[in-house]
Amino acid sequence: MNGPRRKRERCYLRSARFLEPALAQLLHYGPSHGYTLMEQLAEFGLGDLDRAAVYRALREMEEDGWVISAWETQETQGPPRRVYSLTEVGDQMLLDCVQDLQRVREQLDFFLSSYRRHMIEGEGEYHDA
Amino acid sequence: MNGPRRKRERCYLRSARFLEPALAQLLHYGPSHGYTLMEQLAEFGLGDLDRAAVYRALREMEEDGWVISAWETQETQGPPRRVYSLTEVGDQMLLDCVQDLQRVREQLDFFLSSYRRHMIEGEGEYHDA
DNA sequence: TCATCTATTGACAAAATGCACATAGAGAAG
DNA sequence: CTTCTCTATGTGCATTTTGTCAATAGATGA
Repeated sequence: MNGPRRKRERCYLRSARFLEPALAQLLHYGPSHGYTLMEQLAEFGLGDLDRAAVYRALREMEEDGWVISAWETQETQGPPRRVYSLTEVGDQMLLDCVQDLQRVREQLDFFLSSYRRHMIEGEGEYHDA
Repeated sequence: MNGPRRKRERCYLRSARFLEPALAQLLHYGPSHGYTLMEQLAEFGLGDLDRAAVYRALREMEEDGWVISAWETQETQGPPRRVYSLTEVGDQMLLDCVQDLQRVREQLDFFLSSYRRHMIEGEGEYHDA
């Protein structure tokens, strides 16, 4: 009950696991670069996450073939930007993720409705000794 | 595209994050022990996960006050078992988790319907260079 | 020249995860 | 009584993932 007071934010969909399909979906609208993508991630409830995490995810996605990147030196309002584009492979990987996430949604639904059912049935009590 | 061929199972809800509320919900039905809980986890789509992970999760949940445990030496078909019971605190923590997971569900819905909308609008193309 | 905004990256500690292995009681077969 | 299998819990450790902080750097304007 006391202990080292771990915070345990418990932010289920904030991991890289969800970051990848989220970035892929945004890139599906068209090529873009990390800084802008980061702002758009807020749409998906992924606001104020660590910048490094996003750039890292993009680089790993490139290693894995989801995206390709090129330096864009024109039209910047600052230093050169790395512009990412979704590949055909990435397009397919996004589809796979979407299907996985649909299953996750069903799992989640089952869990939540199971909880509700359990509560309505009146067994809503804890079982301390 | 090649690389060290990382498997990347991408199992969104298999982490300890989801293990905790799942175990708590099972314990809400009544006290139980790790080995049995492990089998019941399959209900929530958490089949064949690492045994160590489950025992670890239970011990950490005890540290955090979700559950308490006691050795049960009677009625075993083998070595003594550690029987876990949900505490009142754990009951409340489960409710908090359920509320978090409802928000996750909404986030997921938004992501998935956004994907579907995007596809239906006919922009379903990747943007390779 | 100094501050500020845009933009990307590196380095490293801390936490989470996966996997193999250790321990051990009960019961049945031989 | 030895061995095997099933039940049951746990340890140890390497690897992976995550979070945080700082470094770099061009453009713009005061």
